[in-house]
Amino acid sequence: MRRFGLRPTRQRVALGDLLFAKGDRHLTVEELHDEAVNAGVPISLATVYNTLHQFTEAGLIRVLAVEGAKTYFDTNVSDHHHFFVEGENEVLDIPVNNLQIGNLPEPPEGMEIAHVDVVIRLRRKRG
Amino acid sequence: MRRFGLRPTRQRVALGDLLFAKGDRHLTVEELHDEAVNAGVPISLATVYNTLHQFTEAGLIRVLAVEGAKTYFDTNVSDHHHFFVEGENEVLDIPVNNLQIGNLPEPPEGMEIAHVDVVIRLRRKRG
DNA sequence: CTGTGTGCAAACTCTTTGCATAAGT
DNA sequence: ACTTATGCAAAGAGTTTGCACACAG
Repeated sequence: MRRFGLRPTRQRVALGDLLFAKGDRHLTVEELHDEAVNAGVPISLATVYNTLHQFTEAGLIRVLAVEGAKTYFDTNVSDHHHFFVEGENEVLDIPVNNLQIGNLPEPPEGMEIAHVDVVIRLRRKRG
Repeated sequence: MRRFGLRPTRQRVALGDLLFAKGDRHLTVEELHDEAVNAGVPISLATVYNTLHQFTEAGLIRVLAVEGAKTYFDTNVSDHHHFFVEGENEVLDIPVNNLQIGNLPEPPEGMEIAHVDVVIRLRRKRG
């Protein structure tokens, strides 16, 4: 934690624990805030926002590119992709190595590729 | 327009003209509103929102899956993908046929794939 | 002790909604 | 005329910010 220039306060450590204890997770700020409060850690929404942004800048987590009101954070920073269930705002990991992407286009002049996000949007079959 | 159960009002026709006159476009609600007003079409923001959602339901346009505060609408409904310039909130089309996706994963039970979105996030090279 | 982080509440941005007025058929 | 869309302003949701107090080093 110190490694990233962040002072390990009670709240930051608690959020870190919650985030990384259970493997890969996709969370909104509100979900994480609820979890922390339920775990008996007093913390404000604003601090969750601040902390998640600091973690993002430090490269510990990522912001997911799904449209919709809320921002999703992903604790898995490695290259992998997502299902997104329409209408339910649910995010699922796509099992790794299943998806192949070929022939990446050249980025425009002066740009480089930061990340490739694939989102497979799902809808519930009507039966 | 009538074909989609939409009454062709002055505002809706004007928005349709703006959207589809210039080929593929990626627009926020505010940009389109500004364009309409500049074109001398009196229209309110709320109507632009309403109309774009109606167009989306009718399948005329799509919502883009880019994270960030604003919603982007895309006038190109066919399968194609996007560059997204970080920090500048700019969306660019990826030239078609450049990108290949293979080995799509099976969707979970009871789900079907609605759409595959690929977003290649770009950052400006620092020189 | 000193400096940074936290919490609260208020501010902000984007989007949606309710209701009276206006426009389309 | 009758129905549906529009415009306005206010409400709503999610996120950010400013400032006093508290905690880590």
